Amino acid sequence: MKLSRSAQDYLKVIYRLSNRYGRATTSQLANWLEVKPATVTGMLQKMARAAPPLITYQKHRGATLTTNGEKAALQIIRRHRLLELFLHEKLDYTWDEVHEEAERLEHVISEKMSQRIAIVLGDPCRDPHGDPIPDPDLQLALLTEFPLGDLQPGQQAIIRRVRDEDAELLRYADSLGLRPLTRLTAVAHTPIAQTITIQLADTAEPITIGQYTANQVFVDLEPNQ
Amino acid sequence: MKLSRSAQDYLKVIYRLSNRYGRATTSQLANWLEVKPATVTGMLQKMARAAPPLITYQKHRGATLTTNGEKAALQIIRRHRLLELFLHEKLDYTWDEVHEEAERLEHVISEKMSQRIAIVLGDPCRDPHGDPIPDPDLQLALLTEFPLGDLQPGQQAIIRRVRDEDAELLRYADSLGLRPLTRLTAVAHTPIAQTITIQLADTAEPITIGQYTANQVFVDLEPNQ
DNA sequence: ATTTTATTTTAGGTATGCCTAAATTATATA
DNA sequence: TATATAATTTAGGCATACCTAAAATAAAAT
Ligand SMILES: [Mn+2]
Ligand SMILES: [Mn+2]
Ligand SMILES: [Mn+2]
Ligand SMILES: [Mn+2]
Repeated sequence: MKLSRSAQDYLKVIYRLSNRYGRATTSQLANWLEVKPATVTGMLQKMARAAPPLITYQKHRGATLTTNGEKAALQIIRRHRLLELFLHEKLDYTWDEVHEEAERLEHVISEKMSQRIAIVLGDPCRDPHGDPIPDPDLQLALLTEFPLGDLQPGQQAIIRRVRDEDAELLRYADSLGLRPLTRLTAVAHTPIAQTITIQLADTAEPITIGQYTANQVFVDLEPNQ
Repeated sequence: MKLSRSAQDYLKVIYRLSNRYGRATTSQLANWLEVKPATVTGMLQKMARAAPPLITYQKHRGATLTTNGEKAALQIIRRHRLLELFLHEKLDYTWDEVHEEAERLEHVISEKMSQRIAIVLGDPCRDPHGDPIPDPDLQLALLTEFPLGDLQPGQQAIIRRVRDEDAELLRYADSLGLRPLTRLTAVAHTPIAQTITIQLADTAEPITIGQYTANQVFVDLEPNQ
């Protein structure tokens, strides 16, 4: 069951889309993988016909992962996130640089290397953006965080995660101090401007951020002390 | 001038063979690359036709590198050896494990990653087997070492390099203490048995090794003190 | 100088993973 | 419900990098 680089990338995207929407459609996959829909159809057909099948696929209805496919997807996700953290911790990559490099390395490192990386990192639970790293048995911790934008004024929270899909956003968030483990208090919503004002724990002045940013940052509620 | 993984591997082998024999023949390449001669012919034709050409190739006469090809070869060699040392130093790989992993990673890491690795390793000159690492400008230090088997009884030497092509040999050499920077004195040749007896600096008893091993270990003469 | 043998090349094929253009199917709109 | 639009699939190609079998060439042996 050696999977090609392409198949591995398809699995990762199907995993994410089917978690979010129940299944992954041809055009969604084409978008995320940056290939044409016709290419996706061909690959889905092959992955569904593989032995053992990696996905269930119905014409015009999209794909979901089989148990095998999900296991393979989680293994790549584990490698990807371990690599991101490794690059950040050991090779001084910034959090907006790690994804691109990990995206290539994830298909090429051995199981041994993945284990060694986990060891030198001390069996980490989260990558540099706060995304959870599946444990060695590929179990994913349940997450409780929700978008910063849903905080009500007065609520205190701790940042757990920042969406990693947009390197520009990561640089912006970092410049504001919006990083995992940062504590903050919601100050006010301004619906007309679609902004939210927050007070970071270690910062003098409150800052105001737009809705887009607020929805890319995920927090856990902290009890008001 | 983005080179495929295969082309990169061809360049590395052509580099080595043309250094050793002046040129690389089709069947030598087929052996080292573990593909059929017909496949090599096809690839050599393509690499010679590339713009800019990576090799000069004459039917039935084999290939040599162009300046461009040599530069590309040295870049991959640098990456390979940096990776080997990195795996050894930072991820606890033994010297017989590093090659296989580096062989895949060398085609995939970015120039940035290669630079970062060089930095955390302190701009190293040799890989774990003692092979020289081309400097950032791809210059290779001139080597003075010669096979241990050529030592004359009484001569003192320091091990610089052990051939890395045979993982089994590496484990054997390591078990004997034959590693770069080990000091030793030649004790005796036994031509009938095709062996050489040597005394390692840090070891009580002299050891006797066969000719094959002695020719895989390279040393520099040390002045008798 | 032939002839035999070994090496190398050519010719024709396979698998992957991508593409475009055309055909089909599903969905939305009137 | 018919029709327009959007999504998806099929059909036919291309590039890469392999393969085998047959043909051509070079090298070695007589
Ligand atoms: Mn990522
Ligand atoms: Mn990837
Ligand atoms: Mn090596
Ligand atoms: Mn390689």
